[in-house]
Amino acid sequence: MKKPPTIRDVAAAAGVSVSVVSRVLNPDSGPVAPAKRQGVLRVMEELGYRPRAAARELSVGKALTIGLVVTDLSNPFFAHLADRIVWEARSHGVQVVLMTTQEDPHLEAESLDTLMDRSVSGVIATPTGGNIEKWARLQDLGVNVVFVDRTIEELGSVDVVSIENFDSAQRSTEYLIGLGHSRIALVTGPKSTSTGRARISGYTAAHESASLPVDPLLIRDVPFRGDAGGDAVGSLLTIPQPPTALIVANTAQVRSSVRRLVQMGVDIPDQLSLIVFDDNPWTELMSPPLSVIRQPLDMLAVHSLELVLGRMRGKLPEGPRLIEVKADFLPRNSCAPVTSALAH
Amino acid sequence: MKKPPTIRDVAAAAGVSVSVVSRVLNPDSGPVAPAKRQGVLRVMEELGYRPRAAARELSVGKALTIGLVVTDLSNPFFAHLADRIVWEARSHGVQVVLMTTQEDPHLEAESLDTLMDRSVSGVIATPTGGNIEKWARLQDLGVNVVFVDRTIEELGSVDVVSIENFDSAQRSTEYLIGLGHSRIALVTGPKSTSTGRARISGYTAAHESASLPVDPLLIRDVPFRGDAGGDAVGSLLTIPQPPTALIVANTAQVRSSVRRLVQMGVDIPDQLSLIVFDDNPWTELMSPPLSVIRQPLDMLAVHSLELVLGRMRGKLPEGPRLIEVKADFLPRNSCAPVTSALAH
DNA sequence: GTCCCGAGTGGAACCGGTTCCACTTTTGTA
DNA sequence: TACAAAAGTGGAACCGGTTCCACTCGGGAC
Repeated sequence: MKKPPTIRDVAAAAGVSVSVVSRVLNPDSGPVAPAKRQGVLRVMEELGYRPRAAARELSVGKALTIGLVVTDLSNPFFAHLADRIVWEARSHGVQVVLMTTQEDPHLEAESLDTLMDRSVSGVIATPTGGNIEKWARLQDLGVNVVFVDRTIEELGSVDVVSIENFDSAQRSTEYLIGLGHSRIALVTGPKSTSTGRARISGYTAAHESASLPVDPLLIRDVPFRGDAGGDAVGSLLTIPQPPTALIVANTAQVRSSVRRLVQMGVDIPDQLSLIVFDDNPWTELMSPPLSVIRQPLDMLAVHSLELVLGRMRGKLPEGPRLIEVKADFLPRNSCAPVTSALAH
Repeated sequence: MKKPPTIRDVAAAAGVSVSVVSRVLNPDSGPVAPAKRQGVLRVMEELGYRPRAAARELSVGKALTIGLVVTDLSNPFFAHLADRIVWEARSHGVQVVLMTTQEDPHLEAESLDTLMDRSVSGVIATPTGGNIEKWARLQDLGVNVVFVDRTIEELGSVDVVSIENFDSAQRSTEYLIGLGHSRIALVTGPKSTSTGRARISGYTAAHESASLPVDPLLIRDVPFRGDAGGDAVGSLLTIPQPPTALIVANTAQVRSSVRRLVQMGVDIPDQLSLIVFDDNPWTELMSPPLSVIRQPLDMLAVHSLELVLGRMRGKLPEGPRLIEVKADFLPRNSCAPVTSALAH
C-alpha cells in the first residue's frame, strides 16, 4: 500500500520547481522551455505520476465533474440517457456523479446539496418540479444547470433540452383520428410536470383541429411511479363509453399500462389501438409490435452535454437556451381503423 | 455568485477555533463541550455551511466516493444494478461515480486510472477480464474492489458477488431435459468470462447426470455486444439436427436472440422451447411469456455495497469473500414437452 | 551601450478541510 | 486535599495541487 508520487516528487526528480511541473500539467497557464517540458514529461512517465483530482479541485474551486440527476435507472429511458451522457462526458474528460430522485423532491434536494459539496461544475437533470429555490441557488453558485426531458417554467434562466412534446402528442393523436377513432384516451404524467402539460395540449389541439370534442374523462394525468398507469388503464376500460384507442404518453407508465392490458386480455389492435411513448427495444418484439413515439436519446444526451460543457468552457452566448428535438413516430401494428362494432 | 462560508467563517462566528468546528463535523475525532457543540451547530445552520468535499478528501487522502464500473447502462441488467447500488450507496452517504467500459479493456483501464485520481475508496465492477495488473495495483493503493456478476480467477484477493451460475444453468438445462428435450442449445458469453465458463459447466453437468451426450455444435459462447447472440441463434437453427430447445444464458444476448427468433417466425414453444437469463419486465408481456432465470439484482447490489462499505469501515475479516446468491427459475409458457414431430 | 520587454523560472501563499500536539481545566479517586 | 487522568481547547502543520509575483536572463530597438 505505497503512496503515489506528488507533484513535488516529480519536480525534485526533474530538477525543476513545482511551478514548472504545474505549467506542464496545464499548458495554457504559462511558458515552459521545450527541453524542460520534455524532461518533466519523461519523469512523470517514469514515476507513473497522476495528479490528484481533489487537490486540483480544492485550489481551483471547481471540479471537472458533472452531476446527473435522474428519477431512476430502472426506467429504460433514463438508463439509456445516462448511458449516453456518461459515455459522451468521458470523451471530454469529465466524470459523472449519478444521483437518483425516485421522483421525490426531498431526495432531489439532498442530491443537490451533495452536488454542491462536490463543487461540480455542471448538472444535468430531469427535475421533479420542486426545489425551485435550490435550483436557483445552484446557479447562483456558478453551477451550470441543464434540464433534460422536462423543465420548470418558474426557472427562466436554465438551459433546457427536450423533445417536441406538444408536437409528438399532437401527431399521434392525429394519426388515431385519421384511423377513425373519436374516443381516444391519454395516459400521461401529472399536470405539475411540463411534459404532462405539453402532451395534453398536443392531444387537445389535435382534437380541436379535427373539430372533435375532448372528453376530460379520457385524459388521465397520473403519477409516473408505481402502478398509476395500469390503474388508469383499468379504469378507462370500464367507463360508459370506453375508448377505442389509447396513447400512453410517458415511458415510465408504459410497462404497467401494457401489463394491465395483457392481464385483462384486451385484444390489440382490434379492441383497442395503442401508441406508447417509448423506444424500448421490446415494444418491437411484442405481438403485435407496438406503434411508438421514439425519443431521440442520443440527441438529448449530446445536446445537454454540449450545453453544460459549453457553459463550463465559458464560451456560449449569455441567456438560456431551449433546444427541442424531434421525436419520430414509428407506426407498427398496434393501431387499426375503428370498426363498426366499436363505433358508437 | 457569492462564495459559500468555510470552516473558518463558522469558527469565527461561533467564537471557537477551527479545531472545535472540525470535531463537531466528525464526532469521533475528539471531545467537544455540549454547549459549544450546540453553538457551532446553530452557526452552521445560520450560515448555511456545508463542508467542501474536496478539502476533506485532500487531507484525508480518500474520498467518500465509490466507483461503479459496468459495461453499459443500455443493458437493463446493469441499469437495474446501478440503480440499486446508487440508491443503496446514497443511504450510506456515499456518492457513486459511474463509468462504462463497453466491454473494452482499454476503456476499462482508463476508467480505473480516473478512479485512482479521484481517490475513490472503493470500486464495484463487472470486469472485462483484462487489466489484471491494474486491478491489482488499485488494491495495492488501498482501494476496496468488489467484482459483481463476473470475476477474474487470476485475482485471488478480490471480493466477488455473483449468482450461482453453475447451478442456474444446470437447473434450466435439467428442466428442459425433463420435458424430453435432448438437443438443447446454449447461447452464452465468451469462455474468457467466468460466467460464460460456469454456465457451460452447469449445462454440461446436467447432460452428464442424465447420461445425455453434449454436442459442441449446440454450445455457442459468443461476445456480449452487437448481434452475436442473434447470429448464433440464426446459425443454430440451420444446422443438420437443429435444437428443440434454447437457453440464452446472458442478459446482454437476450434481445438480439429473441428478435432473431421473432424475425424468423419461429413458433415458441411448439417449435422451440426457450429459457432466457433475464429479469426484464418485458419477458412477461410477450406471447408467450418467457420462462426466465431471474437474477436477484437487489441482493447483488446490497451485498456488493455491503462488502465495499464494510471494507471501508475497516471491520470485515481479512481474506477475500465470495458471495453467491441463488437465482430463481420462473417457468412461464415458453417451454413445452418435445413433440414427436420434432424428435429425431 | 543602454533600455525595455518578454520568455522562463522558482518561492511562497492559498484553497478548506483534518489532525497532531501542547496546554488548560475539570473530574475522579485515593 | 492532593494529584493523576480525562475532557476540552486552540495553534499550526499538512494534504497536493494552482497561481501570483518577483526575479533573471536574453535579444531587439534605439
